[in-house]
Amino acid sequence: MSVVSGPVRVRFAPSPTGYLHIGGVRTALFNWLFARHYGGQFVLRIEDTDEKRFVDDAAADIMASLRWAGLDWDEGPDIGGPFGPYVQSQRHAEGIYATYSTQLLEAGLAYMSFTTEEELAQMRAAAEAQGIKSFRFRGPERAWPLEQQQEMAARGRPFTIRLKTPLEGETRFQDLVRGGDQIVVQHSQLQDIVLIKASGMPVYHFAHLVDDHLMQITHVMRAEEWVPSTPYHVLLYHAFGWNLPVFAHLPVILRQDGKGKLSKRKDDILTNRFWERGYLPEAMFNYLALQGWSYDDHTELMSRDEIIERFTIERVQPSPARWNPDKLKDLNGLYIRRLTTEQVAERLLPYLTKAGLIADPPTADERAYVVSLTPLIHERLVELSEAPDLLEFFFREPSPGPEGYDPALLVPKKMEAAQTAELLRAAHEALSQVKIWGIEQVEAALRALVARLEVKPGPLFGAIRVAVSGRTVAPPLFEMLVALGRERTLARLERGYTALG
RNA sequence: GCCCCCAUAGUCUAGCGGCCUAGGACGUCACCCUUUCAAGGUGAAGAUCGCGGGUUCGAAUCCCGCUGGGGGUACCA
Repeated sequence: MSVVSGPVRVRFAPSPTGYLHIGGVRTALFNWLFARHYGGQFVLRIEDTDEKRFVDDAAADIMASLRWAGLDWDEGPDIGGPFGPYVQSQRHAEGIYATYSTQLLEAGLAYMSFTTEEELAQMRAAAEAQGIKSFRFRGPERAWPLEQQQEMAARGRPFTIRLKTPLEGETRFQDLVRGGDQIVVQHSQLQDIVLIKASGMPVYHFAHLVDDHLMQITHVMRAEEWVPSTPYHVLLYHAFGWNLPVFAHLPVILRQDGKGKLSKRKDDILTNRFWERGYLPEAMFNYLALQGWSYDDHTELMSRDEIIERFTIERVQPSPARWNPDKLKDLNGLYIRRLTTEQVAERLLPYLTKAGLIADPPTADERAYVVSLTPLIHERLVELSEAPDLLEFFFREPSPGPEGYDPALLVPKKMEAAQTAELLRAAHEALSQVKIWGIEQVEAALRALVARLEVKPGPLFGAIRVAVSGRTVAPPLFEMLVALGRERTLARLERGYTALG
């Protein structure tokens, strides 16, 4: 029997204070999978109540990142929906939060607090100086009648609205990911948190909760870092007399070194970087699904549809996972190899264009050429962005010397330069006589040369490889020569032995 | 400091009282294939299931303590 019954409405509610990192995508992904698996709705809501850290293009970037990862939403800022608007600053402008904070004020469950930030900072410092272990703020106004609070406000004193947290007792709540036991927090550990800032803008604790209620969110799936503040949320639901959503706190993704959670400030884990670096969204999707969720004891490679079908909250585990780029790379390579030549070629074009190897947009000839080159590197690719480097010598002439590659690379181990030059000259001679420039013919000619000169294939092929590509590591030789064409092959061999004197 | 959460190899994980002499994957190493590099194939090393107590005929699995790690402690989210 499933632990989930009834309708399902979940949301992903990022704040546009920075670009999306993969931890954020994972949270979005799990919400999305949950909605898709149980046939519910996935809502995107922008929580832009942080006026200080607001980043102008962050919301657009976040949405682009989600789309890249293959996530779509049923309701959101760009497409609207029955519970709009889906941007908190707009909802604030409509007076939604003020309506509800007033309700709490009138019920005596919240109060206007006239203590300023500066005063609060001083109080905290003073407490610390006195060796007081933990400072929990409860404003003196919690005892005031509402009229007195309003009088102060009328006199122009700036105020925040704080939750009047109970002094005694405890709050408990259940978490779907942690199952079993309830999480219990003593009220003595709480303080009177700010609900509405002096600017009139609500804080997360208040805004998200009002919106979750109004948008009829049934399951709140968010990162584990929210567990400690959940008691405040439970208290608020009770204050309003609203039904609680089901909580499911997802394990955080730890940094690669295990020291702390992923941060937006570290740009190597920003989602938009993964497109640039040549990651396939389907590989990222698969990788992220496996961060905190598993299907069984051996299945890892799964399509989007398979994951949707198999995803259940029961199989989400509570312990944090560590960011593992090696694993992602492995999956990416696996996914690249599963694509057809044409599909890979198509995905390679933007990277080649960006590197300036082909035109923007690519011509028909360039496209065809890239399709013909793709098999040479297809199974060698781990990141699509490696393609320009691997294919560069097909588009630009490598030359021995200070401007190009080191001529010493031409000379195989245990061999002299003059000897190598002879080898390359012989190869030039042999290849210039090949009638049909095909893989079999080129191979036959070079194998015959190996036999005739009584040399090992390794050193000879190695010298040719360098002469033709300017590097010691390259795609298979015969395929490479054929893709290069007779003219360019011969010209490069000649330049090779000329450089060796 | 205080509060909360978590705990199986370097990493991600399977395991939800006997199928475990702990399974899979990444990474590492070796060998095979081979013109380089990959890919692929075969195999290996790597976990006293963090430690200590219980409960039970029997514990990686349940309970308690400790330790370690992580998170929170803002008029940030």
